[in-house]
Amino acid sequence: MTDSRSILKSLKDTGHRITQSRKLVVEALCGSKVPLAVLDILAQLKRRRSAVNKTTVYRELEFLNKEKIIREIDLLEGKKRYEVIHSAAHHHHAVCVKCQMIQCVEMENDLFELEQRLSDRHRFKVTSHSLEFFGLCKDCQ
Amino acid sequence: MTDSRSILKSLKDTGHRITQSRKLVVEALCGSKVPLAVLDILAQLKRRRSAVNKTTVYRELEFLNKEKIIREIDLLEGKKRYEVIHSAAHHHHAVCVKCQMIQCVEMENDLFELEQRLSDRHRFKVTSHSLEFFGLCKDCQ
DNA sequence: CTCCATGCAAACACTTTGCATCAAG
DNA sequence: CTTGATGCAAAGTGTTTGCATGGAG
Repeated sequence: MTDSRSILKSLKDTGHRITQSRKLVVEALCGSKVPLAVLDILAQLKRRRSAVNKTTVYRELEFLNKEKIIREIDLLEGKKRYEVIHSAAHHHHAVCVKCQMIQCVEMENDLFELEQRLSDRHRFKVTSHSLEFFGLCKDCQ
Repeated sequence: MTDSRSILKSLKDTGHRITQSRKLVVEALCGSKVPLAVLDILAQLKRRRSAVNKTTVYRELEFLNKEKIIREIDLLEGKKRYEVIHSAAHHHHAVCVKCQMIQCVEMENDLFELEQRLSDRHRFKVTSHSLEFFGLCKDCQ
């Protein structure tokens, strides 16, 4: 639950327009505990009676991703999800293969060691990674 | 480069038919160092003048995935890739965001510790994970 | 007033489904 | 023979593009 106002302010400060659609999409993403897909965002805005066009949502997500406000998450569903990058804790996701529940998992040390090894052995400079877990949540076991 | 014959034999032993298409798809997957997408497989078979229908390839991959012969890889491309699960080394992939090169990366200890933590803290039973690295390969840096 | 942002429709890419036919064992 | 595998066409889903219009600053 990152504060949407601070995000909008920083966008304004870097010379970007704050349109109604931009505001709504950012608020939707900030208000969610789990990564949202395009259709999730569209449905949520529709429910709030502030519909935004599908194309606009796609373009907005592309913009926010480029600005490093959000990042792309792929949970092997055949569609992309997005979540706000909150400066605090870097985290990953655990997806229940039975009930589809998505749980965020914070991790401290994380993959630093593995990435270091990649750099040493293969001269590959890692800029990002994706790590998702699949299995059974406590209710579905 | 797993041996396609041993895979086909084990499929036969478990009562599955060895059709021409099945043989060709398994061979294509076994012959590749990187995970293949459906279109890669189709193109390769076409080049070898042994075309198989697109639908058949999709269905065959679904089958092989269910049989745990191959597994699904998602490199954030908007399509799925598949690779043979070879019993030896569990590995991940490093994708160059500039030249799209895909490199396999073997990892020993791997994520055992992280998965253990997930189980302890969240009672989540991990059955699989996906871990991919994105960045710049040694030629593109 | 000037651009960037928006909506709509159409195009695209990837994947799935229904159904009649085929072929492995 | 019998049942699972195949091909084709059509439909489904998620995403992108072209173009004319609209609105933020």
